[in-house]
Amino acid sequence: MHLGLDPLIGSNAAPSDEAIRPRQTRRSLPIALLRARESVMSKFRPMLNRHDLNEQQWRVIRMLGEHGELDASQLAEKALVLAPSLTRMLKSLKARKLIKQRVDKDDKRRSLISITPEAQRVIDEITPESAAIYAEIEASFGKAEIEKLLDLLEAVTKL
Amino acid sequence: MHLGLDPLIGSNAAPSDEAIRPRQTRRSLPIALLRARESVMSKFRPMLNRHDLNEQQWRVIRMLGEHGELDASQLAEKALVLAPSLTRMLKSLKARKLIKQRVDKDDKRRSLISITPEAQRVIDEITPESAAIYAEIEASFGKAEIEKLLDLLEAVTKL
DNA sequence: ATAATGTAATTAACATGTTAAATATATGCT
DNA sequence: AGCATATATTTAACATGTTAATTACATTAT
Repeated sequence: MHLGLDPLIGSNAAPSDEAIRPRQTRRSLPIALLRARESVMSKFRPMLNRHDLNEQQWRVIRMLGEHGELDASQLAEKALVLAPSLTRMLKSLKARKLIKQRVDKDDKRRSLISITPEAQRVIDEITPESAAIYAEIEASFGKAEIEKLLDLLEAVTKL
Repeated sequence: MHLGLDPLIGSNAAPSDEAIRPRQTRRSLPIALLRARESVMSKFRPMLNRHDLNEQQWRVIRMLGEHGELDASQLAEKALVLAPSLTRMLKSLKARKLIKQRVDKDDKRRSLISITPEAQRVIDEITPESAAIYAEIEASFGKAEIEKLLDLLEAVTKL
């Protein structure tokens, strides 16, 4: 890679004028985060797909398993899904009998969502498979390195 | 956070049975990557939107600016966009006269894509604004920390 | 009490993400 | 040459991402 075949960056910029050039992609934080995420998720996606779940559906179900009944806003925030996406997803998850939805008695605007026993069974199936994949990653990357990375990611998130 | 109000994880799991529980989301690498990315991008998105570009369009234009003319496969890989998405995006970017597309003379299956002078002007406008945002992030997070993070992300990507 | 304002969820419209299938062109084999 | 196979791109179908508007319910102020 970078065998000297790259054209000059921008056909008009002077070679020494570094300030006006975009950061080289290799060291761009947003792109590095995207690449890393794609790389990691490619190890989990096939397993989730075998259970007929996409990433987003797994996040939603998992958060409900972890936190119990949540209203739509809390769930969207925790599962990192936007509210309009969640609305659509809940419709299909409900049709598959993986979640239940009821109106909050004390505030009828709120929709309270929880998982069904079927979804809990799916969680119980996926959890050890997921843990195995995670263990492989830890084994090849190093547990300490992953901890460092998680700490840095958490810090960046709080920026 | 975590004020002890969380329900037990899974209504059926024994409290001491750690192995069968999903990794707590806070320390899940895929989710941490997603959160971090969302946090970082929220600082860039409004600026890009002011230039009538979404993230993906900016990645495509930027890669073409950085590497010069590319065929669709190379561009998709570098911009982290799937081929079918790229096809659609190119149609609209072409309509906006931000890119040009021609057939490779030596392999008529290949589509060669490059930016127009207009797109180069957009790049030249965005670049300093992007650099300013990046500088703010570096200032508050620490340049050395970002370098460490980039190194770890690069390593995870190669797993 | 009622009108104004605020909030939670949904709907709408268009964009990209994802997988599978179709199309067009190249390449390899006999 | 002609056929089988491989590759690059596009199309199709359905999912989620994104922003703005809408709907229904709550809260506040008068």
